[in-house]
Amino acid sequence: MPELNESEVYWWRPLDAAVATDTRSKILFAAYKEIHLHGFQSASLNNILAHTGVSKGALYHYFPNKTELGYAVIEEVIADRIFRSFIQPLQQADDPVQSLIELIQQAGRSFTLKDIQMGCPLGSLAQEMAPISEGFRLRLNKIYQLWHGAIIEALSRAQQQGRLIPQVVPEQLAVMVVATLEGCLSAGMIAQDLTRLTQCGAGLIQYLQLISIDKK
Amino acid sequence: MPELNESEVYWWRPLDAAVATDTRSKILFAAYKEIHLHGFQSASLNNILAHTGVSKGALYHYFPNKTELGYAVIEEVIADRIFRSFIQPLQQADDPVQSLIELIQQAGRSFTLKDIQMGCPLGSLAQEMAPISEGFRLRLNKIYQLWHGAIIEALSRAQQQGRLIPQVVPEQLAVMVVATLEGCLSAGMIAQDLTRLTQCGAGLIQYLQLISIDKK
DNA sequence: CTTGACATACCAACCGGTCGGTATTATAAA
DNA sequence: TTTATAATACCGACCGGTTGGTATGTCAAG
Repeated sequence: MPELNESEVYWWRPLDAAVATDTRSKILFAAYKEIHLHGFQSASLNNILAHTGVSKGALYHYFPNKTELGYAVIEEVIADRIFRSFIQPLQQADDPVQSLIELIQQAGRSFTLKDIQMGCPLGSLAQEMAPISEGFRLRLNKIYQLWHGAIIEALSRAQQQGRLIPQVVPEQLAVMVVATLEGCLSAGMIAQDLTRLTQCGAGLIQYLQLISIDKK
Repeated sequence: MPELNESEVYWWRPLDAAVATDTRSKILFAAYKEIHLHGFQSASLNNILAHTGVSKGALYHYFPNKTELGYAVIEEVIADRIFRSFIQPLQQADDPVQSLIELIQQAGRSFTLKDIQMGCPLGSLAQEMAPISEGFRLRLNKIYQLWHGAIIEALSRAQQQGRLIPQVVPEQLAVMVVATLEGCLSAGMIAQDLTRLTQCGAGLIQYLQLISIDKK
């Protein structure tokens, strides 16, 4: 399956990947890339090793086995990305719904074709591993719960401020927003077309605007 | 990764699986199950063989290689399921939006915990293979385009009938509906909780009702 | 006597994981 | 300050098992 060249396509701000100098971090980020590209089950430890120049002994010095390496990727790399990109911005907002809309818009604008080519690291790993491994499912679910919680809190706040129609149930909408967001990214990835992504996002934004109340 | 017992969890009406008597069909359905459970890359041909009792020679008699077997699963099994479950019902409807809502509601009701444990066969395969194989991506995208087309047509019809507010753009909403639907199923799967699925579905239905016009 | 429908035996490549060994650094007693 | 001890951080050859794929053989139907 060598249709994709593994060159530096890589996505969504290099983040700490460049900063990572110690061996453990190097392994962790290489593992994150490999898992995101091939999925966990098909991720090859030898590939990770080859990309980092680290030896197998080093890998097994820091991680007892492949599964634990996968757990570490979830808890240390993926969780951090979701938190920084989608949770933290919501907590600081004073107009929650508007900033939720802007968050979606900004995501839609900043994405390039290459960015969406590989889909959401959280979503694809969840799709693959949740059905076959409780250990993975539990750890991935924890991230989703955090994400949902942040949106629920934001929507409730908006409702209290009178910026959101009272018929909306925050718990309900929050789950739907996350689901749609991931679905949109997935749709853009499959079509390999940014307009599909923005189309999808526009649909969600229209909904949010429909249920929000302009205060001015 | 032997956390899930592979016994007859299997999902969404056995469909033709029981009817399949000829060797090629047996291989095809076993491959579908194996791929849905482990993904394409980690799907083991030996596993498929073991489950069917078919020999390796037979498999390679009907399919030139693993990739072509995967293509056949998409085009013959998955496409058929999506068409029968989500496209055909929409084409025959005379109140398109209402029947779309009912389709979602009925899906939400008929699903059991076991059904959602494994997620959507189309979505998870797309997540895995679209980024790394054009052959897979193109074939999966074709199914999505068919699905989108059916919803677009239904929404346009509804708009002509005056049952849908004119502000909504059918192309936009169609992509979003599919994305949300898959996102909901995924959310339910990760939480392993049906209420998460119905929560998510309720959010979508609320939106659809908000933009539809009651004719009576 | 050919052809399609299998069955069996086998292959190299790769898999995750283990092992014995080593170079470097931290700790602490003399 | 020197020196013995011990823990840490690797290294890379090797293991049994599995992978997708192939080459050859059988055998009934036409």
